[in-house]
Amino acid sequence: MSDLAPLFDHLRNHVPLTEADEALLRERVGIRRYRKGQFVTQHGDVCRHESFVLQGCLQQFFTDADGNDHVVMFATEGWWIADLESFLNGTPARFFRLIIQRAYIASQRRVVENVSMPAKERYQAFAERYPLLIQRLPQYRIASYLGMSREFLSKVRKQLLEDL
Amino acid sequence: MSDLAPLFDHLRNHVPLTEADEALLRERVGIRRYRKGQFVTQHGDVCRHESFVLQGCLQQFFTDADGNDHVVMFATEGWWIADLESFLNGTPARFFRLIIQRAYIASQRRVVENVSMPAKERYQAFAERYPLLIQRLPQYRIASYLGMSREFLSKVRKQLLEDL
DNA sequence: CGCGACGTTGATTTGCCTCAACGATTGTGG
DNA sequence: CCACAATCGTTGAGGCAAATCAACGTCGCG
Repeated sequence: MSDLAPLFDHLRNHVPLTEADEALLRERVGIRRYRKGQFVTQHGDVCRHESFVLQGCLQQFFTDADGNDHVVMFATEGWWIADLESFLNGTPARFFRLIIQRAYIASQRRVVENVSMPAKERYQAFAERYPLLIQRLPQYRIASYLGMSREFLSKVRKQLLEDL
Repeated sequence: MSDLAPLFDHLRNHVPLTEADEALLRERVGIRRYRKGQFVTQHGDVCRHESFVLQGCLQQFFTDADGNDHVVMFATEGWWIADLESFLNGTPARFFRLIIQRAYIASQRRVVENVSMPAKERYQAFAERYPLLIQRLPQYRIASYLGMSREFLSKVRKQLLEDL
């Protein structure tokens, strides 16, 4: 038994896992440690891994033409953060279909929320869906994820307090 | 050979397809015809199908609390339009992993574009990526997909013409 | 202590929406 | 075959949500 136990528990919650499957996965999986602020992939690199977070919190982000960062997704313990291109090839497909499927559904929901809800409601919905992330993440990253400026998020939060 | 040929051609482009696979799929697949404006799923229903478009053009949309429609995705010939919940269960997973994977990547790109690009650039990017859709779809649907009002899209287009 | 990271606040600006009115085109029933 | 409605696109006026910019407060930490 290794530190990978949470990963295999997670997988078994989704799909039946034979011994052979597990052995195959162990060959392909390794544990990496990062310190705060460190990049999982270096600037400009192509990501060659699928990451399952055992401990801590990752964010996937991109930098636009103006140099502004935009958070694409967060991942804390028990979550996947995905490049989706390389690692999947050659592994038994059924491990990841459900995971990708859920990620896809979540992504579509986010598209929908971004175009149909004002900033205040987006923040409220995020806070309800991910109460742990609200406590854990700095506000400017949440603002980035929600597609608004940190200043405006600050004003939204103030207004929500006044609503009480 | 049936009218389903384009579907099987499409699948064979992605994954090897045994006779048994094909037989299994034929059991589960049927052809449906719709007329213009008709709904694939009726209002309030849960969609129980994955649709592969043989001919024509579908849109997936939702109606928000204010009664406004928002286009989530389009699908023309050779595209899938997905509920992703029901049909997949019980079918060999590998048929659809790549398809979902690509849809997920496209959805993430869209999230990113929506928060990082102004309306004009979103339209330009859409026009470059889907030149056929630009010709084929009415502008108010494109506007809905891009998350802007039809009026504003009209102004964006005018400005793009003036840019020449 | 002093510096950097983070949050807040106010002033100003702007991207986009809403509303309303008006073409242009197509379809349709008398 | 024409009148009429319906659908779609355009244009302009006005308004609002959210961005930007700038300044300041606060906290943790080397």
